[in-house]
Amino acid sequence: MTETTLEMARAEIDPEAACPIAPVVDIVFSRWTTPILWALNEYGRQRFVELERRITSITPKVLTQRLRQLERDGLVVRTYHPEVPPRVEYEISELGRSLAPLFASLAEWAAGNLEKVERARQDYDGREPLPGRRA
Amino acid sequence: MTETTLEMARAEIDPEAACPIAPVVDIVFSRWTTPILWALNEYGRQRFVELERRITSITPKVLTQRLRQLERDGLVVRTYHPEVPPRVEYEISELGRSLAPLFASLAEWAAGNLEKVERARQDYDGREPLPGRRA
DNA sequence: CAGCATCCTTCCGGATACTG
DNA sequence: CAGTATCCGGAAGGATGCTG
Repeated sequence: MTETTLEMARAEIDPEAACPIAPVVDIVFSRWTTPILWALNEYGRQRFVELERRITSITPKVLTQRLRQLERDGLVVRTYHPEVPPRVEYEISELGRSLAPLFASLAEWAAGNLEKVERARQDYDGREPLPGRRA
Repeated sequence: MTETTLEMARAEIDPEAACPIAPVVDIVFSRWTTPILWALNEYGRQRFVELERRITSITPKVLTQRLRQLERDGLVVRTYHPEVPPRVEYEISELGRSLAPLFASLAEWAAGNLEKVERARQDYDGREPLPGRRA
């Protein structure tokens, strides 16, 4: 398997990640990319403003940046219509769509375990500082 | 002033209005958490220095911050041994271990599709600017 | 409408020095 | 060893103004 060797080589070259999924995380789970991909996968081809309105609290500048990145990585397809006013549409690519089951698993994990995380936090915040921590 | 701004990061502006998996992404895929969880899941209970050495290029300060966060979220268990010199061990929790299949799926996706991403990038960088972009 | 340019602020995260 | 405290630089991200 050439891919295994590639993985190993990459892990060796990039030592900060002795972790083979680090590159994917960079690509798929960097800031804002998840909501964007989710929106495109869930609601289909959309214009810039639609995405902007759907993903509240993202600024147009950042949305543009992220869409460029996703387009460059082949996860999103951008279509420009030379009209007046101009119209641009974004849709998820086939490669991007291949992430759907992964996202579904993630949603499933969230549904089952997010509550536990919340309880762990309250537990942690509630108890007194333990030995070996602070003074 | 302490740098416990992780809780501020928690206070994400965007409730899961756009995307239901956003909270999980914040918890599991924030900076450095993936290599840490991977190391703990792969190599079992470890001391602070072991993690530090395994995850090269992470500073002790940041490692501490991330371990605190993971402990608070219930994904990692910290054990303090009151000895001289002090000894602290970290291990993945049951909740943390429940992420393993997810990580495996991610690794699988990476093995099959990372190459496509790389090709998409080269393609994107190689072709001339398209209409609707720059002037 | 889409998005680029510019300025400006915030905020990690690195480096260093110091304790129990 | 396993941290904490402090300072600081660079990059991410917000706000504004302007084009095709």
